[in-house]
Amino acid sequence: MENSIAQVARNIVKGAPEPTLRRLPLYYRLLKQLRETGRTGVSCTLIGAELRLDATQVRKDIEMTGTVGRPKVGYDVNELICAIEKFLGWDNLTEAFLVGAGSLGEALMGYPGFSECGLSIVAAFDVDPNKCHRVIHGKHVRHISKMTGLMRRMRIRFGIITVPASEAQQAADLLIEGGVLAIWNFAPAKIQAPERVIVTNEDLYCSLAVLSQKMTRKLAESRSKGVA
Amino acid sequence: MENSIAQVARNIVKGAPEPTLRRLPLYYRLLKQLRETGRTGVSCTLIGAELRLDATQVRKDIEMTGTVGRPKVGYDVNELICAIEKFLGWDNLTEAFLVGAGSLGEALMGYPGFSECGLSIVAAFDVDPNKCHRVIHGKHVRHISKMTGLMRRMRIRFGIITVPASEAQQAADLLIEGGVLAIWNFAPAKIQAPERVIVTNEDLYCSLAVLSQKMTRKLAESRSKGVA
DNA sequence: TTCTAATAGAGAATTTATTCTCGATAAATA
DNA sequence: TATTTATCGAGAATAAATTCTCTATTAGAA
Repeated sequence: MENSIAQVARNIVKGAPEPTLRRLPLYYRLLKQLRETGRTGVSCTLIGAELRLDATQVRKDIEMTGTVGRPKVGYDVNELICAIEKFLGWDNLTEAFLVGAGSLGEALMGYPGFSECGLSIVAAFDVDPNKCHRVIHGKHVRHISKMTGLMRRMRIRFGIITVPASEAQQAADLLIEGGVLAIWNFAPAKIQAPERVIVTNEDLYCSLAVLSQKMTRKLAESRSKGVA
Repeated sequence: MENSIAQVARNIVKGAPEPTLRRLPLYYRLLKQLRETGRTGVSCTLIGAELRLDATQVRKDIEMTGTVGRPKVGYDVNELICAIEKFLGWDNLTEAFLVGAGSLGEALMGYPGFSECGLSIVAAFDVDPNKCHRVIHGKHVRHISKMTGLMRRMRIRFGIITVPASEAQQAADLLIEGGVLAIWNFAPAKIQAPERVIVTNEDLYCSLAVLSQKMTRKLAESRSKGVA
């Protein structure tokens, strides 16, 4: 095998394929559960069986993180957990501001386990004065007018948008003004941002579409069987 | 061209590729906006430019829905909207029960536009008696013990899980007992369900992983440039 | 009316992702 | 100790998704 550290560095530089990135957290969660039970080793076969994924696929994904296993034994659980953390950047704490202190914002502020992924929502902001000056899950909600200044002062580089679609662009503009590096956008709206800013959209309608079509197919299928 | 109705029927039966399904709602939203402004025609080029997607890809996606366009003109906005609705099954109303009346549940109950996608959350349920007997966004919150019976009575086939991960399986079991056909799971946990039940997981950690790695890469890049 | 430019649609080519195959290795067992 | 079995790792084969190329068509301009 080739120098694996260099290989992983290269993987991080050019980036893993998105499907792989989306599966890594699933492994990560399972591995933590296994560690809880005192398990120290794990094979791709086992992970695949648990998550209903092809074992080879699991192996290829793990390969991306640079973890090496041993024939007949598999991987060291701890080592693998650390490798995934490192690969995803979950080993470094990122402080985030959240824009939009509605129920969705509140839900995210109270989301368990973000800290394990190196994410810490340190404060929330809202345009509505009635929503400000509260403390939700230990975090202060302030007026949006204070955000940009605080961002610069606290060197916050990560923003989460949980405002209605109609206000998403304004929220994004403020984050950009504050020097944001990455935006996690929960509003069902496309937002414009400079090339340098990373934007990831969490669009529920996209997921719903997948589910809706599966359901439509299933219903059509059962109907045609009923007829036949 | 071949009989397009038969073609679309076949597409629905075998299902569109997931990437296509996830893009269709983006087109749908844009098209509705365009219709608002009075536009009646649209080209793949325009859609692609707006959403920063390849025009050919847009064309292929649209082809799946069976909509035909005209050279030099493009597609009829209205026709395309209807075709997407039909293709995704958004033209039929689906009534859903939601389990877990916390802030995430509340956020979904108040989510705008689900009705345009044929989804209607008709009631919510929770184990916590303190959360019950409320009305959120016009929907009643009842105790979980009532759910299974009501599901059968009301013929509810769609369930949304917004409980903590530790309770997700129990929630799913109750939905299954009530005869659920599809589950939209927002808890960061894998749930076991019979083959016949469609489960879609909305796992925030999976999206976060994509964002985290992009950010890690960007930081590594800027650091190496700073050094060089 | 003729020409030009924009577009859909079909199919080929390319890229990306997944799955299969096989050899090497190490633990467990006979 | 020899054999068997489970596993990793590498690479080939396959499948899926995206992008490219070309042709036909049509609206609008000359």
